[in-house]
Amino acid sequence: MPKSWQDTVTDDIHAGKRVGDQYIVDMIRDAVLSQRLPPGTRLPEATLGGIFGVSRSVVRKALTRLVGDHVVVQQPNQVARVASPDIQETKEIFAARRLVEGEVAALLAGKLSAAQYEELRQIVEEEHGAHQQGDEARRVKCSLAVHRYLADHSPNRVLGSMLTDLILRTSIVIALYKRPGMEACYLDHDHADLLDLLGSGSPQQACNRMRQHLSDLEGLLDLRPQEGRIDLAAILGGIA
Amino acid sequence: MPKSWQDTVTDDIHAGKRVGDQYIVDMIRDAVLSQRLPPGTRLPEATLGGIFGVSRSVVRKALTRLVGDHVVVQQPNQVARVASPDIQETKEIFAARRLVEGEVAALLAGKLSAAQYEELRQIVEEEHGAHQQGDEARRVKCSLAVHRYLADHSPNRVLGSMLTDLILRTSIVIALYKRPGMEACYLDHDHADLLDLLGSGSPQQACNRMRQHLSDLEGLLDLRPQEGRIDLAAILGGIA
DNA sequence: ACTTGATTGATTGGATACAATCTTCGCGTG
DNA sequence: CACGCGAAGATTGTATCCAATCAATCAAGT
Repeated sequence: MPKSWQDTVTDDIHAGKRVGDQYIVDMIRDAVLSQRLPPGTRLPEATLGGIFGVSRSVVRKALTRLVGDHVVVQQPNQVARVASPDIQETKEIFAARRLVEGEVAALLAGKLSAAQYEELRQIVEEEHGAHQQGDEARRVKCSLAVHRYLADHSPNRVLGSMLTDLILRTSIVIALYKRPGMEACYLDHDHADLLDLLGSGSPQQACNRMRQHLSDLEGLLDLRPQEGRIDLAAILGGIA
Repeated sequence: MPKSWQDTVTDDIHAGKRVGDQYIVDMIRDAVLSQRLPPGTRLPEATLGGIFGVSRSVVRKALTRLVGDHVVVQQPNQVARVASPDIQETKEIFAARRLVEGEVAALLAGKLSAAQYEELRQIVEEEHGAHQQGDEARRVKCSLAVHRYLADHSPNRVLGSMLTDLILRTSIVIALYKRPGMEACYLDHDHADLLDLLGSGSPQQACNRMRQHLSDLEGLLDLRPQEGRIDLAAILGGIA
């Protein structure tokens, strides 16, 4: 039973928050980002409505939006679920993200204000600290914050929102395919390097470093086609 | 009164089609692509429901999806409208599209099957013919078909669907900012060149040519920051 | 024991009703 | 004539209702 993430929701509700579809979308996105909602989790409309204290109408709008973001998948007359992309799609997501986030890094390189650079530096620093303390949850949060910062501050807002989506989808596939045991998905100096290049490197350098970082991250995943994971439904029933 | 595009809808309905949100999304997307629905057009839920013969529930879902695609904009408690991006966003859309479609072209270069190449060649040929006959509507349709073909056949489906969205948004901004008189937005040999490079060029060549093509296209627009015309058309009347 | 088939509960799809909000237009007033 | 003000209509936001469909269970037959 997924109980943990529901609690944070009810807390906010009792805090008197106005709950609309935007709020539900945000909560689910955040829960997916922080891996409290694993891929494949069922998301029945009535249940969500109960949790958030709204009717199915609002939930349905939220789910429709999440489907558009590829965060949730919904087949006709079936319960919505958190997406669980296959290996092929995972590789495509990483390739797309290399393209987009590489460009965003290039656009940002050398263009950060002192204040922005400092903000980023603090995030990277906190990430490092959290890692040394073994606070995995906080480290992941900071790691995400680094990339989200770039997405939010992309001079090209169109690319920025594309990147936001790709970051979300990346965290889904990481949850799916991360090697057991290797909790971390942590690449020690990557974010620090990136920070340097964003501060004083050329666009080309920043882009290349970002692409390398993302490739390394992908390399930490187990994307070998294993039999156990391939279900018959995918092969036989297929898409048809 | 926007009458023309509604007719094609009612025709399909009387043809016995099942109307769901997917159908409505497709119709509106197509109407936007072919510029039958100008930017800023009001899209009241009840009216659409009447046109398509469904209740607001279905229309609402369709509109929510279109908002996710940035084809429709919706502020709380206000009627949905066809998006009308400002000049800044227009430039960002083109920049993003250069990045994505350049990459798709690179991925496709030299990888097209003979049959695929032939399909593309026929589209380009028909486009050329339509242009010489002065059949502007058909030429635009073929021109779109070329780019959509690339999006649909991108080996990377994630990039492909991103490109599909960007093509849609591009046709919106073309409708908004095309220079009056210069109906065409036609670049004579671009698509033929592209076809050659996709067939026998290097990925890098195809990418560069695509990016150049898109820059040339952007260059045909009037993106000078003039206060007068966009705001009045987009904010006040929409369709007048 | 395994499969088949039917019944029941869970869940979604769509329509409708009502409340909340915005927009428009007319009317009075300075 | 400009401007505010208010009422009426238009439009969206949300909840709820019913039908359609799916899923799981369980019983019966082989």
